[in-house]
Amino acid sequence: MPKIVDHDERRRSLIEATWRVIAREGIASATTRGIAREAGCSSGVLAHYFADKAELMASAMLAAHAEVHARLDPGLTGLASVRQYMLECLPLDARRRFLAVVEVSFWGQAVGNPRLVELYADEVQGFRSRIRTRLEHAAERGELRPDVDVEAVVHELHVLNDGLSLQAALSPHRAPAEQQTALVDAVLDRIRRAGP
Amino acid sequence: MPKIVDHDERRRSLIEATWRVIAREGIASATTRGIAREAGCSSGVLAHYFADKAELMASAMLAAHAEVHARLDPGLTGLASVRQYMLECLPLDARRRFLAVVEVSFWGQAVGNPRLVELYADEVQGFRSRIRTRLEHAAERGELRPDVDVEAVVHELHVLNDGLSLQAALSPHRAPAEQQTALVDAVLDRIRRAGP
Amino acid sequence: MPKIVDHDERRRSLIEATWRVIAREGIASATTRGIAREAGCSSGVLAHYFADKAELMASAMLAAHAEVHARLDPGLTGLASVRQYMLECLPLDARRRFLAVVEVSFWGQAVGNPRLVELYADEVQGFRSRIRTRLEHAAERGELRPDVDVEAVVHELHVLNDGLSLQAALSPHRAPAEQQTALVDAVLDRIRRAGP
Amino acid sequence: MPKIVDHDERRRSLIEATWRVIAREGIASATTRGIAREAGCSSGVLAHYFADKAELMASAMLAAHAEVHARLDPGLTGLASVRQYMLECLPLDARRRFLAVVEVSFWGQAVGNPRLVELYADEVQGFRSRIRTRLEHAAERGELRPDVDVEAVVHELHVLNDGLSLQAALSPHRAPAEQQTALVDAVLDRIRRAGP
DNA sequence: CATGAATGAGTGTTCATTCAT
DNA sequence: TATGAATGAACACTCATTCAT
Repeated sequence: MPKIVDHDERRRSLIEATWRVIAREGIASATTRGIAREAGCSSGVLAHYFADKAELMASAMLAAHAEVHARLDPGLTGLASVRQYMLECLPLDARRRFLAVVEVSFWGQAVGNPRLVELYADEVQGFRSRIRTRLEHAAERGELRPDVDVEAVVHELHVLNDGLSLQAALSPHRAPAEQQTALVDAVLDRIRRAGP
Repeated sequence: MPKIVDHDERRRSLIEATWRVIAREGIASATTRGIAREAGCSSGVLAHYFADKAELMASAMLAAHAEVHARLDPGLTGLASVRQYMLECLPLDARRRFLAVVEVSFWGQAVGNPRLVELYADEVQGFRSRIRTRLEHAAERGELRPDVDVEAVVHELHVLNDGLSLQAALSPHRAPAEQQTALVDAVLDRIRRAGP
Repeated sequence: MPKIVDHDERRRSLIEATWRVIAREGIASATTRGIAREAGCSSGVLAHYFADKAELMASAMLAAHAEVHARLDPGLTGLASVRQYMLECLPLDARRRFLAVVEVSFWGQAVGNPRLVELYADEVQGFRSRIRTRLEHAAERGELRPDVDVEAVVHELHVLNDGLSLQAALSPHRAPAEQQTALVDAVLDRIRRAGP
Repeated sequence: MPKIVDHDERRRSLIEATWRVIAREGIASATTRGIAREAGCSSGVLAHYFADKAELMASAMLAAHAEVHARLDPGLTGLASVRQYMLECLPLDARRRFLAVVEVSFWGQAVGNPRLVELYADEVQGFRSRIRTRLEHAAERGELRPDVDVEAVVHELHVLNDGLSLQAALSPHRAPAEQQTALVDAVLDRIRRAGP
C-alpha cells in the first residue's frame, strides 16, 4: 500500500507556499527551489503535482481568485449582493491584501504571455459576469435608477477593484478599508433609485 | 580620439528598446542581450550607460512616467487643468497604451523589491501632488462644490488611472478612449460647483 | 501471505518492456519510469527484480542475445549448421530486426563502460566459438577447401553479422533478407570444397 | 575592438573535446560540463558555438566523418581508388580507431532519434555514392568482371566498413590492420577482371 | 510483494556581468 | 567607446533510487 497523501491538499500547500514567496520576495525571485523550501519539501516534489513551473504559477493565480470568491453569502440579492461581492473582492483585510499582492505580481507576468493573458481574461470575464448578473437582477427588482447603463457600472466597478488591488500591493498604507468601502458605496448610491 | 556620442540620446534609445522588448515579450523575458539586440548594439554597451540591469529597469520606468508628463499645457488652470492632466496620463492612444503595458509590467517587479517600491512611491506621490495642487487651485477659484474632500478625489482619480492602465495592458479591446474620458468627466462633474 | 508471482516471468516482462522502450524512444530516453509504465507496473517494482538500472540493462542485452540463440536445430551438422546459425543471428524478420535495434543501442552504451564491454566481449566470444566449432566440424568432415583459414572465416562472418545488424537498425529499408542470405552463402560457397 | 577568436577553430576544439569525452567515458556520460572541462573552458562557452547539445553532438558526428574523407588522393582512379577510399575509412590506425569509437557511440543515439537518423542516412548515402562512383568508373575502364553487380559490391563494402568499425570500438585487439586490408582486397580480387 | 511519494544530485541551458582587445 | 567572447552561478527540470505504507 502506498504512502497515503491527500493530493489536493498537497497541491494547495505548494500553491500557498508560492503565494508567500511571491509576496515576500517578488515573482521574479520566486524560483522552484525557493518555493519547495518554503513548502518544506524537496525541489523534485513539484514535479509530482504540477507539470512545470508555468502550471504551478497559473494554478496559483486561479487559486488566489478562487479563494476570494469562495465565501459569498448566497442569501443576498439585488444591489446588496453587488455590494457584498465587491467587498469580498477588495483588499479589505490582511489576508486579501496578501492575495492582492499575488494578483498584482501576475499582471506583469501576463504581458507578452498569451497563455496567461487568456487565462486571466477568462477570470476577468467571470468577475464581470458575476457583477453584471447581480446588477441586472437589481434592475429587474427596480432597485436601479432607470437611466443606469449596467455595462458602464460593471466597468467602473472593475476598474475600481483593480486600482484598489494595486494600491494594496504597492501602497499598503493608503486606501484603508473604510475608504475602499466608501468608493464602492458612492458608486452604488449614484445608481440606486431614490427611495420613497 | 573617442567616437562622438550623445550620451543622453544613447541612454534614451536603450530605454526605448527596453520598453519595446517588455511590451512584446514580457518583462520576465527582457534580457540584457535581447534589449541590446533590439537597440542594435552589442550587449556590453549597456555597461557604459547603466550600472547594471536594475538601473536600466528603474530608468525605463521613470522615463515612461516622464514621457506622459512631458506635454502638459501650462496655460490651463483649475478644473480644466485637472482634466487635462488626467487625460494625458490615461492610455487614450496607441502610444500611451504601449506605455501602460510597460507600466503594468513594472508593478509586479516592484513587489518584494524595496528599492523599486520606493522609487515607485515617489512617482505616485508626484502624480498625486500634481492632481492635488490642481484641485486645490480649482477650490481656491471656487470651481468646486464646498463639501468636496480633495484628498478623496485625488485618491479616486489615482485609482481610476491605475485601473484603466491595467485594462489597457491586459484587455486592450476594453476601455476605449471615450469610456475612459467619460469616467474622468463623471468624477469632475460630481465635484464641480453647480453653474449659474 | 505473499502474492504468488513467477519471478522469472516478471523479469522477462520487464526486459521485454525495456526492449520496446529502447527500440521506440532510444536508449538515451529509456528511463526506469518509462520502462515500468511500458510494463504496466509501478516504478518501484524494478528494485525487486533488478539491483539497479545497470543490471536491468545488462540483462536486457543478454536476453536479446539469448533469444537469438534459443531456436537452433541441434540436428544439423557441418557447413549446414554454420549456415543455419548465421541465418538465426541475422535480422531477417521483424522480430530480429527489432532485436538488432536493441543490440545496436547497447554498442554505444558499452563504449567507456568496462563492465558492459566485458559482458559484451563474453557474448562475442560465445558467438565466435559457436561459429568456429561448427566450421571445425565441417573441416573434419572434409566439407571445406583445404586452404581455408577457419579463424579468418569466423572473423568475416562476425563482421558480416554486425554490419548487417547496424543496417537493420538504422537503414531498415536496405539489406532485405535475400541480400543478407546471399552474402552468407557467398562466404560459404567460397570455402566449400568443390563437389564430386 | 573585440577579442580576436577563430570561430571555426574554437568549434573544432570543442568538437575534439567532445570526441575525447565520448571515447573515454561513453556518450551517456558526455555532459556539457564534462566537455567544457575537457576543452578547458567554462560551460557557458558552448552556447556561443552551438545552439544546444544536440547541435554539438550532430556536429561532432559529421566532423568525425569529414576527417576520414579529408585526405583522399585525387590522383587515383578505378579500382585503385576504391581500395584507397576503403582504406581511408577503415580503423587502421590509432586515430581512426578513436574516430570509430566515436562513430559507434552515435549509432545507438540515432535509434529513436529521427533527426539523427536522417543526418546519418545522408552520411551513409554519401559514403555509398563515393564507393559507387569509383566502382562505376572502374567498370567503364574494364577493370571489373562483366558479371559484377556494382550495387551488391557497394553494399558488401558498406557492411564490411561498419562491422570493422564496431570491432575497433569494442574489440580493439581484434581486427588488426592487415586483416582489415585483407578483407577489402578479397572483395576487390573477386570482382577484378582476370588480367592478361 | 507492490506502490508511488519523496529525495536530491545532476542535467542542459540561460543570463547578467566582466574584460581583453 | 564599443565589441562580443568568456565566465560561472542560477535556473527549471529529470531521474535513479529509497522507503513508509
